[in-house]
Amino acid sequence: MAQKGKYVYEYPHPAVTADCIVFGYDGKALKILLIKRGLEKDASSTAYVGEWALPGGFLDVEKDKTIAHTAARELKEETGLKLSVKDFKEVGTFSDIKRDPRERVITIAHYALVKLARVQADTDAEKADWFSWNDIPHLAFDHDKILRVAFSRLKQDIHFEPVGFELLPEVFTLPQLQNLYESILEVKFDRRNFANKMKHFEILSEVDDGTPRRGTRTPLKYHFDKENYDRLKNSGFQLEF
Amino acid sequence: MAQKGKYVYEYPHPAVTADCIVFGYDGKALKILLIKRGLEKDASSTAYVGEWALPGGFLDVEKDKTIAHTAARELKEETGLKLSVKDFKEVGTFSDIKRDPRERVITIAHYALVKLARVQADTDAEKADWFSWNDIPHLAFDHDKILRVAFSRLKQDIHFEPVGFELLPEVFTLPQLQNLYESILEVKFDRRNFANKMKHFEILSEVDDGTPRRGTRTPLKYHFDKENYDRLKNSGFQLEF
DNA sequence: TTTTCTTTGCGTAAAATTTACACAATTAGT
DNA sequence: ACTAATTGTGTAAATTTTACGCAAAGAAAA
Repeated sequence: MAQKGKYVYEYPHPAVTADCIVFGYDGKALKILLIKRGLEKDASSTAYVGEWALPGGFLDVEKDKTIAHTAARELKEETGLKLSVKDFKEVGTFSDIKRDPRERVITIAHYALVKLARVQADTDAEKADWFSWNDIPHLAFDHDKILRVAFSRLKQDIHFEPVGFELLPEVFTLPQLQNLYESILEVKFDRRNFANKMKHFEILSEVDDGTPRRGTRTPLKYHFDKENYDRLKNSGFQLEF
Repeated sequence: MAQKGKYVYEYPHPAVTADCIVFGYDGKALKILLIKRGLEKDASSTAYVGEWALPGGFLDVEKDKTIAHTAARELKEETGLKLSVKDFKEVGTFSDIKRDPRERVITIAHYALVKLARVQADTDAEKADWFSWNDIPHLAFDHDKILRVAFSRLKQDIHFEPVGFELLPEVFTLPQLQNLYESILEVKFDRRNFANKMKHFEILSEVDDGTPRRGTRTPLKYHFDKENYDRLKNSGFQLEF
């Protein structure tokens, strides 16, 4: 561990952190991954102990290739979730002069989308927990604000690239997909128009699980056509509604 | 001036800078404001001396309220241009571990749109100059990359809020407006459809300068209806094409 | 068990938006 | 003087978006 007072600069330097907004979807509502502060042992735990906060931590000046690497590393350390650097999208910088009581800290927020079912097992439940979007506790620092900005960013991004693949399980139903979109965009769609539009994109394939469906009440199962999905993701798409 | 070696931290801290991408429009092409490095006297001039670069500089840890304030302050100091903090839009963070040869420096890029005619007079021509988008010299650090990202961000933003007001002179013509959009989006539009769409937004008012127009070759003059323009800017709009 | 309510899939007609396109008049250039 | 380029204007066709009803089966209630 570094000796106290070892690092000296001619001018004042801020501390820099990366914070992570990890979104999941449980089939009903959008979920966010939060950590409880103060259970770790490093310097970052000396403020807002016991409060909930976004996972995140300090840039390792010597080791982190980019700030996104900080996000990935810290998320792993704090919650057990191992995501790739490219899973993170930058939300923005939060640099208010007194946002951290200890010293000047500017943070770069990043969001990521994950398949909840897949990662819930990996989540270190000692320190971290998933919260429904409508049930977020008070958060440390300016993390409430960061979370709101991240959400509105997701809301925007969803217009230009499909997000279902990252959030839904491998196999899902159209009503689930629609509910996901409705949760993020906070609107309601007409069922038939939603289905038509989605089918028009040609990213859905029906899953044939052998069972010849008797009724129409049981929703059909789909999975994403990964090839078309990625093509659409790269070329960009326009979700109008 | 701070004494050398005065600032001590328990852990390494990065330096943080704000860089500015200032876009202008001269009626023909998009322009960018650049500075020539090495004419100042502070610490930031010890690298890439003599090269062109984006205006920008170090966060003043004790004084800058936010990183956007850094951007505004540095732009003023380096080029003479005085913009308001809210004129800057954050583009993103550039944090590559070796992007600055001297020490670890992460920068947050910001872009701003200005009326060229208005600000050219204020520009400190000793240090700064305007370059056409197609005629950008090699830039210091990773500023080429930053510039490209900023441009593509502008390109995206233009779909959601009108940008003419910030870039065009008070009075302008439809062909000018169209050329501006074509310059940013790097496409060509049909003249009639463009005019129809713009008129449909109801943000244009014809300027009646008394002269009864004889020909149709001389373009009509317009100015923006500020009220509708701002309403549209806030409610968001969809430029489809 | 029976009845009622909710959910699902499907398709079409009307409305709105986007696209394609031609001409007459005048200034700028040769 | 002649030619080429630029500007404003409007409409028909194609595409996209919106609104909406029904029949069947499972879920919930009686």
